[in-house]
Amino acid sequence: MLTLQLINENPEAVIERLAVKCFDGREPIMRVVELDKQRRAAQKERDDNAAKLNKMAAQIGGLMKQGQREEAEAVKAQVAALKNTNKEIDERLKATEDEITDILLSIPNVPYEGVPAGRTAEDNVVEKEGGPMPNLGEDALPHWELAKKYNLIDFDLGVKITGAGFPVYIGKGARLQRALIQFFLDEASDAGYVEVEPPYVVNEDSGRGTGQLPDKEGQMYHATLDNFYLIPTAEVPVTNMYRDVILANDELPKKNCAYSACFRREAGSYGKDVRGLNRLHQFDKVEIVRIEKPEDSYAALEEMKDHVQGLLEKLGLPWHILRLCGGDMSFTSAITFDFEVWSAAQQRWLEVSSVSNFETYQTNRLKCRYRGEDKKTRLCHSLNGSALALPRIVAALLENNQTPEGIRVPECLQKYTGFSIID
RNA sequence: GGAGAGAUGGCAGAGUGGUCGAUUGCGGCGGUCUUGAAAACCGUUGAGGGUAACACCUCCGGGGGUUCGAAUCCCUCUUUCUCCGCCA
Repeated sequence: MLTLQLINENPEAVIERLAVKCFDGREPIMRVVELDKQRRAAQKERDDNAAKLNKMAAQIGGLMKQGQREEAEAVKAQVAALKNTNKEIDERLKATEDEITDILLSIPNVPYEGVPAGRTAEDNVVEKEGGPMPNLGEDALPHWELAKKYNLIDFDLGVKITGAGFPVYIGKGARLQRALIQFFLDEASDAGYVEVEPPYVVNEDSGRGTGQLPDKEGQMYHATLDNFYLIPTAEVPVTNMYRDVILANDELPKKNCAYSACFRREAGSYGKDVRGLNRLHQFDKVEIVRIEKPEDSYAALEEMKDHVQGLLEKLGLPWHILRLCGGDMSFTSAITFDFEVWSAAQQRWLEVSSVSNFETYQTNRLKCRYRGEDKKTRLCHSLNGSALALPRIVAALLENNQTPEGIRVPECLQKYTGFSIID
């Protein structure tokens, strides 16, 4: 959530920038400013009363020691009244604070400079592109046909065991999954990201910390008996490692990578979007997460983009980078770049990575801070990106690399797969 | 799953109803001394809110309660350790 400081400093500027996200912030922002004034006044009143109460309690202590019982009783009578007023103020204060938090949670992050205005994916801007465009014949097969032909993935078996969206990878298909995971992790480690193996199940506090709760509740699988949530991405457990911590100045930046299975309910999806590997309830992903000083975060973002681009080039896939417009960006992000690969048989772009800077939007809720050289604590910036999500990469690899002899495995994966062709 | 013991500042570890936001040690920072360093000595050293700056308020695992007053008493949750049981 946005910080009160940012809003109080210049509410008009915040409102203006929120418009880029097609969000009309005037009413909530002004309401927050007003409520915060009320909050401060109430807090002041409460504190003053508490100071009086503390003095009286000390006074009673002194009188008791000296055996002046009657005088002590007289002071006690005064205390009772004051305590009642404070109880009322406390309730008012709590209500005000709750309302402020509720409103703050409903206001998206403000977009960074350079985020194009726009409402939908149509308005995203292609920033950069590369990789060889494949030239497949008329008889090119989509990946779900190829998966069947070479017995790599059994979608029906997954339906039997669990349901739609839970494929079973078999033989070389399973081996390819493992190879990609290992390739991505090794590349991230080489780039200085410290590997983490996190829990796949998190508690409510963690869900709240990264903003999945309360608003994306329906997108996560919920183990109600223990009130745990299956992670939709490793971002959740990894970023929550930094919840409620104050990092030393020289500990930053923090760079982590993690492989995890990801679980998403994907309620409301249908049609060609969910065909084959295009959208699954369970999939594999390697995520990179960074905690940075504010002044370094945009350089870090560029590094992350370069890293992802490097992976796609090694895999030999045709890719492009989209600079997302305000309306298509996620609620919590200040700027987002999507990476898509060209799926030759489906004739469409598939999103395989999303790299974002959240600035202080996540860390404010997480209370992730660092101590600057001046000894003051400040909020860190958080960033994350997929590097990479497997299913659509697999889809593109299978489709783009199909030949009459079989499916060619990219050079960079062969030491992990142990084979160079799927036939 | 059963029984017992804990959870205090960066770490270790006192404190069991009345200036305790917390003794002390280690570590960190500043200084004295030294050519420099070490040692020794002196000082300083948690977080949040609030203020122009002070004042002031809150926080001793989380939440609730008792009391004029709680780190200290009660309830509850979480968690760690030990023993038993079960087990990949």
